[in-house]
This record gives sequence, structure tokens and C-alpha cells, in this order.
Amino acid sequence: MENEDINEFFNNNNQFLRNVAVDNVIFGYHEKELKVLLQQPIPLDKWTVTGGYIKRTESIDEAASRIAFQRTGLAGLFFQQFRSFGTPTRGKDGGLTAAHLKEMTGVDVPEDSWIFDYFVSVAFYTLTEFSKVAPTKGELEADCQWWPVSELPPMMFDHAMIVAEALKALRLHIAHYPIGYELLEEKFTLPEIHSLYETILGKSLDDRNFSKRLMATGIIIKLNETKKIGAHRSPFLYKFDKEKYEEGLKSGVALAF
Amino acid sequence: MENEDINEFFNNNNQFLRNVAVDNVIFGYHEKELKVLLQQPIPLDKWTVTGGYIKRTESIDEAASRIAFQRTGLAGLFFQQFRSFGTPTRGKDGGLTAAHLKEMTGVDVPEDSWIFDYFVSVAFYTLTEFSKVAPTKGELEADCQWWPVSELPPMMFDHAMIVAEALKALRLHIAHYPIGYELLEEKFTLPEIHSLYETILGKSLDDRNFSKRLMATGIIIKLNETKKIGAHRSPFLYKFDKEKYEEGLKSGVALAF
DNA sequence: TTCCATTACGTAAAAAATACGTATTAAATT
DNA sequence: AATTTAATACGTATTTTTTACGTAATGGAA
Repeated sequence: MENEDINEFFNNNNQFLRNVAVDNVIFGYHEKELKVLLQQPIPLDKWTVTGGYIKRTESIDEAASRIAFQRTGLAGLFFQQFRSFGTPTRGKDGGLTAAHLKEMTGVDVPEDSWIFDYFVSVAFYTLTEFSKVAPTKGELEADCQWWPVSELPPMMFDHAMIVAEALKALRLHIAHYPIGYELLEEKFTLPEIHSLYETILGKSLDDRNFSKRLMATGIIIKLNETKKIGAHRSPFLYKFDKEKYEEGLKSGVALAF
Repeated sequence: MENEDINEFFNNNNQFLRNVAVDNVIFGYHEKELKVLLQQPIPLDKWTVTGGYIKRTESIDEAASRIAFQRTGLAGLFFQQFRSFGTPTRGKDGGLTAAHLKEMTGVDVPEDSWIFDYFVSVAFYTLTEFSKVAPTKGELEADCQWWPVSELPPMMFDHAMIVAEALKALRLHIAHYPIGYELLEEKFTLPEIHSLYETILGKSLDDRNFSKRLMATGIIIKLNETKKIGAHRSPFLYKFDKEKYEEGLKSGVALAF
């Protein structure tokens, strides 16, 4: 951005909604580990979930997927609104200050800029297959990277709670809808999807019962191919039945374990 | 409000958040019927769910319960955030206009007043026992009254969808948490709570299995009293075990039918 | 060749959900 | 006064779902 634009942005910007923004907890799965994409504002040692302001011309859903696209480079990811957060104090401590912004951009930001105001956050989570993502930081960020959900860095504001709630929502959701599709490669093995469920739910699931139930839903199809894994034998490959999967997303599927 | 206050309100009011507000779908139960408390802006023939702006000094939860209190006169009602709604067009058609407000209040309201702006709504539902409520309309409303959920009047904006989603959330919720407490008298009979569940879920439930399962949760206690109903025999009275009920609200209870 | 880790598959037991029948009572009716 | 009717209370057999668990086959590693 040019300095003038930046000035405009912090003063009386009219492109974005005031007092309401979107946070999007982007989950990625890799190697039996569930990760979250976090970003770090330049001068701070705390991290935030990805998020941003809502344009006057877009819906909250559009804002959420725009943000996911900006940070991952991927369009059309599965995302889900799960809760909104709003208390007068939630943005008060530990965020960027006018002094920080002056230092970063050279622009005098008014102490009472709208960006320091009380913001209600509409929170979403997004699912993606880890290996496809190229994390891309924003202009005011020092970094944007994956963190294991079990070992988060110090989080800004109420963002640790937002991640915790997103995870809770994801776990609830996975019991009723055929998630998984978004987190795995197109072709996957039974052990792979089994690990995915174990990782997300944070507990071990009997492999025989798991596959029985998963197959009973009819949303995955066994292929006539096996995956050549170096170490041992070759497990069969499966893929989602796109049609049944879509239907499962709408009307639900019983996969509570 | 005095005219000057009204003027201030519509122009550069600083008491409330911009672009974000709260809607609260207040459900009441009575005589085997589930009702919603709706309000009607003075010059319009469409109805809205109860709602209002968020004060800078309050959380979204506080705003929701303040609104419920204003409309019902009751504090401490059970309420639950269920979803937020936000599209640029959701408030565009059929709402109050500057001309309406001029007519109603005598004040010139700018066409570009913040109240006509794009608002994201954080939506809640609230549960209450019908007979305790004295519906109280706001200053700009012609009426505030109960409507059966199955026969709603013409609704403004996306409010028909908001009610539909609230109902969906309520039905989902009732399968996992011991609602009911909020919708019944302190002492109630088995047939009464049975009807409540049938009404909310919109289907009939086997009475024997219903009471078996309800009793199995341990959240209700059979009293040593019966209710004298004119017509026939006297059913036993029950009440909620407050402690187990509270615990059930936190950790969940299986009451899926 | 043996051993080990991995995959694949099936069945018995336990638990939960469902379906269903009937005795008892008080009020209303004859 | 006897009979009918509608409401309440309670129990059991059956079906379905969930859970627990054992073992054979394979390919790579030792």
C-alpha cells in the first residue's frame, strides 16, 4: 500500500465494516498431526488466527473464504461458521498499538482509529490438506505458519479460546458429517482416514469397527488399486463417493465414535 | 426519548456498535404449542424477531439478555447463540425508511444514517415459560406478541430464515441438553414434559420409552404429589434436580429421539 | 529363513433402542 | 348405580446397534 492509502485506511476507511470482523481458524492435517495456520503481527511475540475485516460488498462467508484464500492460496475450501465472539475487552490487551503501526508503516495512526475499536468477531474454521498449502503472510505480519494444535505458541487476545472452540466445533461436526474429504488426498488408504479420525478426536478408535462403520455410510468407495508403501504391504486405496459425500454434508451421517 | 436525543441517535450515535447487532428469537411454550415473540415496526405490515444494537460497554451475550429482558420483563432466561447472519443485502428491502422515521418521530433522519447500513446480526435464541411473560413493545414498535412457530406472519428481511435456523438449533440442542427446565412450570407432570418434547421436535414420541429415558438421565425427580386435573385422574408431579440439570447443561445428556 | 509390523476380515456378547399390552382410576354418561 | 371413556402408570420381549476381540496373510527387514 502507498502511504496515502495507509493513512486513509486507518482514519476513515469506508471499505470495511466497523466493529465486526471475521476470524478463520484454518486447520491442516499432516502425518497424524492436526495443525493450525497462525500469523504473527510484526512487532509482537504473540500469534493470532487468520482473520480480517469484512468488505461492505461481501457476505461474512465471502470474507471468510477470501481470508482463507489469501493465506493458503486455495479456493473452494470447506469452511464452517461456528460461533461469534464479542466482549468490550477482547481486543484491548496486547494488540498492535498506534506506535507499532507508526514504526512499521511510517504513518501516524490516530489513537482512536476504528481498528482499535471493540470488534465482534464472527469465527469460522476451514479445513485443508496440509501439503497443498503455501502459507502466505499479510503485509503487517512477520510470519504465517502451521502450528500443532497441541502445542500452540502464546496467543493474542482471546485467540487461544477461539482455537479451542473451533476444535470443539470440528470434533462435534466430524461426528455428524463426512469431513475428512477436505483433509485427505483424493485417494487415501483406510489406515490414513483412520488416523485422521483418531487425530482429530484425540483418541484411539478400533480399526475394525471404524472401517465397518465408515463403509456402512456408503460415502467411500474401495478402488482396485493399492498403495505401494516402502516398509510393508500394500493397503487398498479408497476415494469419496462425491455424490453420497455431498448428500452426507447436507443431511448428516452417523460417525460418532 | 427527547427529540434531540433521537436526532443524536440517528446521526452520529456513539453508544452502539456499528454494522453489528443482535437478534434474539424468544421461544415460549404453551398448551402444546411453541410460540415466538415477534414485534412489528409501527408503519409496516411485516414482523421481526426481537433484536437490538450492541452497547459499546456490553458483550454480545449481555446485549442478547438485555433485549430478552426488555421484551419479556424476565431476567436470567436461558439463551444460546446459534449463528451469525451477514450479507450486504440482508437489511436492504422492506425495512423502515427515513421517511417512516420522520413520520413516527418527527425527526429528520439522514438517508445515510448508520441504522440503514449493512448489519451483521449475531443471533441467539431464548427459552421461556409462556405464561410468565408480559410482552412489552419498544418505542418504535406497534406491537409485540406471540406467534405460533407453525403460522408466522409475513417476516421482514431474512427473519423467517432466522426463526427457522433458531428452531433447527433448538431441536438439535434439545437432543443433547436438558432444555425443558426453562419452558415448564417448576413442577410439571410427565405428560406435560412429554408434550413439550413432542411439540419442539414436531413428532410423536412413545410415552413409555420417553419416560424411561428421561428418568434414566436422572435430571428429574418424582415428587410425592399429584396434580388435580379436573377431567380425569391425577398425574404425579416432577421437578428438575437442579444440580444434575446444571451438570447436564455442561456435559450433555443423551435425549435424542 | 525367520521375525515383525501391517493389513484385512468376521463373529460373539453386551448394550441400547424400539415396539407393544394392560391394569387402574376418576369423571362423564346412561 | 352401573357403564363407558380418557388419562395415567408401568414392564417385557424383540430388534438393532455398539462394542470387544482373534487371527490369517503378506512383504520387508533381520
